[in-house]
Amino acid sequence: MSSIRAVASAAGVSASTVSRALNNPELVNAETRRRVLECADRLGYRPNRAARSLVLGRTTNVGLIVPDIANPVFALFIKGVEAYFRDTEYAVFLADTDEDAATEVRLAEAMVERADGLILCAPRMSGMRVRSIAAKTTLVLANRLSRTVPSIAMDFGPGIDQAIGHVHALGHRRCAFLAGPRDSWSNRQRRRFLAAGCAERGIELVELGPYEPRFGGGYRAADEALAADVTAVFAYNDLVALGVLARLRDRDVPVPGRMSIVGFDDVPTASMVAPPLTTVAVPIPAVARAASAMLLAKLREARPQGAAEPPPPRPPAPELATRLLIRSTTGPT
Amino acid sequence: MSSIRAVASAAGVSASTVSRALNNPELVNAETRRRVLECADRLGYRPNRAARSLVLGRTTNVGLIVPDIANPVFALFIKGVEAYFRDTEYAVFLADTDEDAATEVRLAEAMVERADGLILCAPRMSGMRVRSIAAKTTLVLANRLSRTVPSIAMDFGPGIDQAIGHVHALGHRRCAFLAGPRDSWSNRQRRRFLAAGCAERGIELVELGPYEPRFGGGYRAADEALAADVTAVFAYNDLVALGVLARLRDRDVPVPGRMSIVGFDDVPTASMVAPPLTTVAVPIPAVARAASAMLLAKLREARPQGAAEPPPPRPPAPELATRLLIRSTTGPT
DNA sequence: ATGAAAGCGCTAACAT
DNA sequence: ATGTTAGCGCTTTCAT
Repeated sequence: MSSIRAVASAAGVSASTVSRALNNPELVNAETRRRVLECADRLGYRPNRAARSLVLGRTTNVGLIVPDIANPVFALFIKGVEAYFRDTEYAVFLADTDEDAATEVRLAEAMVERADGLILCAPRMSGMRVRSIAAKTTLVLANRLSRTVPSIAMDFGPGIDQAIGHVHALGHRRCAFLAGPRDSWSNRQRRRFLAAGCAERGIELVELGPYEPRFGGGYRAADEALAADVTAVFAYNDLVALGVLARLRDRDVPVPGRMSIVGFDDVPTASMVAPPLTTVAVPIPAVARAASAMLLAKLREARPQGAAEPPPPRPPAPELATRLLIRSTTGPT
Repeated sequence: MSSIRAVASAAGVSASTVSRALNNPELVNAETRRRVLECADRLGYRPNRAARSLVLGRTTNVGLIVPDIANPVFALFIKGVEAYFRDTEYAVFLADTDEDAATEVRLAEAMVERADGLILCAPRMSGMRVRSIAAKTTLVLANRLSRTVPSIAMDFGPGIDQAIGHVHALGHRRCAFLAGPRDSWSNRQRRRFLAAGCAERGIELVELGPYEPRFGGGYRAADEALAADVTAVFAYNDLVALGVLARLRDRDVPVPGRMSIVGFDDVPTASMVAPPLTTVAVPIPAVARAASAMLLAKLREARPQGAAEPPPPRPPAPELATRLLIRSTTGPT
């Protein structure tokens, strides 16, 4: 592994000149620079990242923590973040917390040491914990809003409004919300918007659950929804909706004849099943881009140390709006 | 950020003693050590990784490259690798190549700089490229076998044998293989085993495709399979099988009445659709574990530099066997 | 425009 | 058992 000195002596200059030729081309004579670059290339020189990090005090890495890679929503989110940083000097560290709160914290701590900034998708982490991490690194929260920490989340309003309007128009007056994890930010959001919207339209909303936010959770939820005598359900997410659909099919309950189903997320599977799932699509790639851009901006803004951080602007972002996708699991009462 | 020297002076010892207390506890007096640890803890001391990497010449990171995170098979693989390294000193860097060969190479190069070793899932990369990467870092290939580079792949034999036996028993004598990407290692494997097995049992096998290894590819494949007048298809993977299933349903072709379908992979969706998919399940977690273990072993074996690498033992690994999952998309002719 | 020298935070001989 | 010293590869003053 050839070092900067090898290149320097090959080019007949000092190490500093090589460094400059590489990092501040304008500070070095064009011809010298050409020679240096040529030698570096010939020797296959790759700057040692550790040495560079040591002196610069930054790693040029960013961390990304998500609850569950196998969840298509997060998979898409990761892809978005990776794609965004692919064209920058940063590489991304990924960690999967297995939906476990303790792991979330452990991994976040581990990331802090290895990256200059962190995108955190940790729906269950306490606000206090989040702030403590924010104190140690440049942090951006995704899928969760905070007043103290820069954060990006989608706007549930439009999609849920549309869903309620749709279900109402089909004549449903008694519906259920199949809740996900009690303490998750997005469960609370979904519930809140749903409750408000239903109240407004005079739809009676009963809450069932919480259910595991997976296929199995929905499978169980289906029977309880039937027993609760509702004509439509809003599932916490598509996985749950898919479970409901499967269970109703197994019980020979017609969908949407006897029960309408609205999912959340628009995972790929939602459109592969029969009948394809009506669902509230979430703008994951947009969230990923926005969170990445926010982190990159914070990383790049050379804030003189100690200078106060400007409050992150939170413009209304239309690209972060959810929207209803009407497919075939919803029908008239 | 407090340095090792801050801890040293707080504990009234030298930096080396702190270093030793942390890294080689047995070399330091128990009482001294206690004091050092106490001070380190009190000061919130975190060793600077860059400095450590610089002197040690290792990063304590490993890289992981996969073609597509959104593919459930790889998602599971990633999870497996992450889980494995979670209990070690290593953190894992993830990169998604978007199924693109050029990106594969670029990312692999980027990883080499940041990690001590690499698990590469690059079905399309040329053998030459692979070897060139292997020359630069500790490399383990996953889902692909190589004679020169340590590699782990599942054993397609058992699952495919069972699938062919199953289809044969149901009376099918003319089947199709719905091929995936021509140049992918696993497509070649699947095809080869299928061809051999069918020949052995006197089943006529026609090859269709290649198709895009996604739902859409299968959607297209369905019509061609019907036209090819086969009674059963082996899809390249479950996504393709799911597409076939959906298309046949749209065309009111009974499954398995008129057409039997066998998938590959056993992705979660396979069991969520109706009828649930008969498929050859692949032991992804086992592959992930095996690849991770192999990499960790290579990383840990302190090979005196220049010493020849021992040929990696490749024991028959029963846990790497695929196996048929009979569900409901296969039936008698 | 370039070089010499110092130092980032840590570990590992080498002394004692 | 502990301290002293040198040095990992790089960037960045400070001279020239």
